[in-house]
Amino acid sequence: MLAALHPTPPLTRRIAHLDMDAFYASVELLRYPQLKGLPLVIGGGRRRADSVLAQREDLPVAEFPRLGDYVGRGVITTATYPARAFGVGSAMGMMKAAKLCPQAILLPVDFDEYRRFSRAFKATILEIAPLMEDRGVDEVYIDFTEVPGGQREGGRVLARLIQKSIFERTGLTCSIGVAPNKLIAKMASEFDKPGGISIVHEADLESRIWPLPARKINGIGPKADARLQALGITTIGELAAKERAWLVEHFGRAYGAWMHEAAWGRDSRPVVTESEPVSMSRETTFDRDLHAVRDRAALSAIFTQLCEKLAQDLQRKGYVGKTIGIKLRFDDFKIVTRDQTIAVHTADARQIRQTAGQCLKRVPLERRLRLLGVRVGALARPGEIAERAEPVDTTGQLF
DNA sequence: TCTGGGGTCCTAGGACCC
DNA sequence: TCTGGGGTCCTAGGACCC
Repeated sequence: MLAALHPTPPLTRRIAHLDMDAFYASVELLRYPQLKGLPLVIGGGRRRADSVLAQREDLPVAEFPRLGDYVGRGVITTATYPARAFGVGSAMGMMKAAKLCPQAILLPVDFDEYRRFSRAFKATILEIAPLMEDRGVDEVYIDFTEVPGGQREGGRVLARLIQKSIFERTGLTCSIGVAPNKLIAKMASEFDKPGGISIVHEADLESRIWPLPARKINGIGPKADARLQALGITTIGELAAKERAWLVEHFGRAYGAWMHEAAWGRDSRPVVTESEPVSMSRETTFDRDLHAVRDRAALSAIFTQLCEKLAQDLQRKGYVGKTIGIKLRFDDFKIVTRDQTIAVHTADARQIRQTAGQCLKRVPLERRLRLLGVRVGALARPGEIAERAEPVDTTGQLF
């Protein structure tokens, strides 16, 4: 009744970023609660069906594989907080991590299991807030703006509800940041990990965002950060203090201008609920570097396997593509790519293998290879393409 | 004994077309 | 003896993210 006299105030844009806490490791701890509190890392090869782990969930702690026993070229995917205390972190080479904390328990990744939990926590969110953007297995953005209760306490009430619902359904915890946009929300979700909620308003820019290192901005990576440092810029505040024109001068028109916007906390990107894949790929790092001539047979077999897996992926997901490419990493870590666009979209393993083989012929192969990858891009759904292998003669046709 | 695998987007030059 | 200007597609490399 009072609505006419007191019109609803305009809604403030409230965007949440939700990040699952040590996701892979937390999923493993649900299965192996006996490992709780111990340094645990996930990484290395894929879990094998015949491993002792796959058969015994009540395995005594003493019988779990240890990081110190690992031999290979894998990296850490996730480390629990007790493991992080030893300096072990994600993306670190396993051999290096093994030196830091040999006694840590090591579990190989089990993507199928993580995907199950990923689907479960995302479904839980969607029951509460329908505008959700997928950012990988363990992260999402959520638009709180028009969700009932999404404005209360700046989003804290809804964030609490989502945390509680996810925990009840999966037993997993997450951290949430709520802010006026995705850029700030992403930073805010890190403020109080694990299990925290951080609410950031526009007015908090100077006090809570500007003191952070520039590297914390999603989109400023190691290279850009190094260049900023060389220019005497360490924090986001220092970045914000620079003229836009100066940043454009040093980083180019698009990137420089974007950096300036980011430093001032401005970001109007919407939460995108659906997207189509652009490319699919398969790649593998060999156990040892392979030589194009001496290891020809092994290389060829791996190459064919990658093409077959990729073709399966495409078919399973219902896509065809027409730009086929390869990626090589040499023993000196240099990466080379070659690709070729064919006339007709395909998801056929032999066609992919054949075209990728042509690409491979264009690369000089003096150095030994560390990695081989195959990629299919320019994806489309088979039903949506009108293309012919060769022009059709329409002479004499009425239509 | 360094450094995985699966992605996206951007840039930049050349080809080719109108 | 000069020499357009878009627009799109293709290819290679690189930065960045999860």
